[in-house]
Amino acid sequence: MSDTTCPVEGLLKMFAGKWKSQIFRLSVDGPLRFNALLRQIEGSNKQSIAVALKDMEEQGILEKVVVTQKPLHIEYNLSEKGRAFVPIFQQLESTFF
Amino acid sequence: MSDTTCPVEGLLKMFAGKWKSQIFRLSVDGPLRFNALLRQIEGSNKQSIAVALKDMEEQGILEKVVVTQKPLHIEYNLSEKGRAFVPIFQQLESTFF
DNA sequence: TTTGATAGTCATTAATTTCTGACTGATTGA
DNA sequence: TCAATCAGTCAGAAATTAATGACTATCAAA
Repeated sequence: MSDTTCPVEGLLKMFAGKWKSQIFRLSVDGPLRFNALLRQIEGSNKQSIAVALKDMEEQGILEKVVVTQKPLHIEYNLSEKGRAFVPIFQQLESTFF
Repeated sequence: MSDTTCPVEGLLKMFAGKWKSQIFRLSVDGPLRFNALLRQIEGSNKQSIAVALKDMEEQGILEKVVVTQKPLHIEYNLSEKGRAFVPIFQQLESTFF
């Protein structure tokens, strides 16, 4: 859309959508897996979770890793950039909630 | 919806919608007026601005003031709570943008 | 070898959000 | 007194987002 590099707008765009904040919160506790997320986040669905994961990956919040070991699966890990949000959200929490 | 007092979810809910972040940013510079906003925020419309202002007022970010002087008009001012967001967004800006 | 799990995609439908245009009613300046 | 400005509301249409269900393809265990 427009150019304006507004931090509020930027943040809002990054975590926009119904499921991203929940996915983010879960990602802080450890790597995520697609089907596990689907079970953990009640009311969610494949399509939306898939889109949210792809978005967050493209924004560099999550990193998709194909684990080529043992049972061969895919993991989504919180990136450095993603981790940098944590203290800000903590400050937010202590200020408003 | 659910109970979970998640700061990300909370923030997102507070600034949800197409126009709230722009309204917020403008409110930092001084009091807002309905028709002026409509002109300043290009692409916006009465209905959406009215709803956004009402929401932000209910969330305690803005305060509606009827100025019973001279030309008699209505102002929306950034509240204490609203102002508390400013340093957080600044931190956000310096970290990510 | 059949079953179940993982990790998705795709097209369609449903739900939610936003926009448009018409209207209201008070105030103010010419 | 007439026109314009301000600050909205409301119903319906349009646009955007999210959900459903069917389908694909790989892997592993029984």
